[in-house]
Amino acid sequence: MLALHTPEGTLADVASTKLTQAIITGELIQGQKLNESDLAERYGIGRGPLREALRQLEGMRLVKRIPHAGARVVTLDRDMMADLYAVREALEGMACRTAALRMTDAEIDTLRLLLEKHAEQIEATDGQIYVQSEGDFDFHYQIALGSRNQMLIDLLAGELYQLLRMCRYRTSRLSARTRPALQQHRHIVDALTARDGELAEILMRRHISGAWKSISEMMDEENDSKPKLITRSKAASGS
Amino acid sequence: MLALHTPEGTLADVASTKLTQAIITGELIQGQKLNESDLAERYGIGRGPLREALRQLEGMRLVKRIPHAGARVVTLDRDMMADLYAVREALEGMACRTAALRMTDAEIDTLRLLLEKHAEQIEATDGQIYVQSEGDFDFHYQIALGSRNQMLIDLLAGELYQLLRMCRYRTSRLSARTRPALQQHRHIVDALTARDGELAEILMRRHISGAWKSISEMMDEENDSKPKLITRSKAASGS
DNA sequence: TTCTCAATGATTGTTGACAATCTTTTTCCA
DNA sequence: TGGAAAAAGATTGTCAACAATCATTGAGAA
Repeated sequence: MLALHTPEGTLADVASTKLTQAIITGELIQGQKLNESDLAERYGIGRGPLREALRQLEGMRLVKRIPHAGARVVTLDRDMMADLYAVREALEGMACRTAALRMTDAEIDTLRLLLEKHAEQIEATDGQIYVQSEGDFDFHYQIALGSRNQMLIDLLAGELYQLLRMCRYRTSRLSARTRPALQQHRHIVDALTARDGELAEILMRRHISGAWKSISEMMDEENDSKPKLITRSKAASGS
Repeated sequence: MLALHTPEGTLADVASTKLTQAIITGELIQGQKLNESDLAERYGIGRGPLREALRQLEGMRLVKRIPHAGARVVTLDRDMMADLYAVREALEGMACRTAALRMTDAEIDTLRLLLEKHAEQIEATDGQIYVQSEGDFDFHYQIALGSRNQMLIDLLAGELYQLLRMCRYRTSRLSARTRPALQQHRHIVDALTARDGELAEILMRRHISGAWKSISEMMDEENDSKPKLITRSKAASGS
């Protein structure tokens, strides 16, 4: 909840955050061409700052720029999502291992309290994945912070989590396994409390790889159930 | 050796690579203020492209930009290096695990051949750390490629390895443990050959954490041996 | 003398116009 | 009619000037 709206700042930075939001929410569709002049006019700024914003988004892997050919919103295909979850598994595993050694007792208590709040939310708003999804981010983000590794925090919060949010938005109907996830979260906090870094890492990695497995299977089902609707995809896909 | 010199491209991109090189080699000193006008004139380009290059370098964590205050070359202090090696341990561990499942037999053979070449180089140019250092990068880069995880490859080759090179350049006199490293490399290739992903990951992580331990200790010694020479550092250092 | 505050200078942020490149359309020939 | 080359259009890349902000210096008062 901190530093999200960015009330002031350079035009390039506010454009960057606005573009980020627009991409994550799907307002800008995947693979869509991003016309500099149009976007600049849309946000009421010049092309200079907008170009800098695009370069920044490129660094976050939200857009792909090709020289002299413009920028496009990244397309989150299945392979890329698999890559993302693998990287996430490695990084959050490490974060969890380190957090087990560096988090204060108070922070771990706060984390446990957070889980109780999530449990209530799940009971109250059964099926409301959107709120629970943000709660999930809170949990993982707090552990990343607990690692005290700034580079790790930047990588996770600054790059991966944006892509992950994009995934969630795209596959929001899927992945309704909030309750088992909550249980896994509890076990992770237990490992943190025991200051068992190795176990905490293993649990976190299992948690994330399990999440991907679940999402992956659901995508399979959805693709198998209506294969003719997606026939428009090019047969001879380039590169 | 591919796509390093970038003979052509946009001015912003060539400026980006030139700046990267200048920072890694120490031509631009750590913490140094980067004046846009000066740099633009130095590279014979306008300030627009140069600003885009700086934004790009910011994404690679080679410079730190502060709004209205300009950009500075990042300062690789001990904490940041520790963070870097921890992240690298996680990412390369995952890369190694995945590579064990996805690399072709031919690629693994090539990797083994590479190690033999390194062994010869070590015998021939004993102490020449620079060439061996690049060989080390080759090894790790090939394994990253073997993971077939594009995001992982981008993260390692595009961001972490640049910072790592910067470290090496700074601490080149230290870390002369090429021979044990070579032996560890051999064991990793053995694990890859056996298609044992878990073992390969463990060995790679041990290899990297050991490297950090070694560097860390050598930095300690250097700091302890001549403490009075560094007395000029500000007593009340501001933020 | 020292602290505060205003004025000056330097640097960054932004804009609009111009040049280079790519894409599309049109035209011409086979 | 089909395809290829050329011209027109649109888009990206680049530049130089202008505005806004920050840092420094100097003057003035306590």
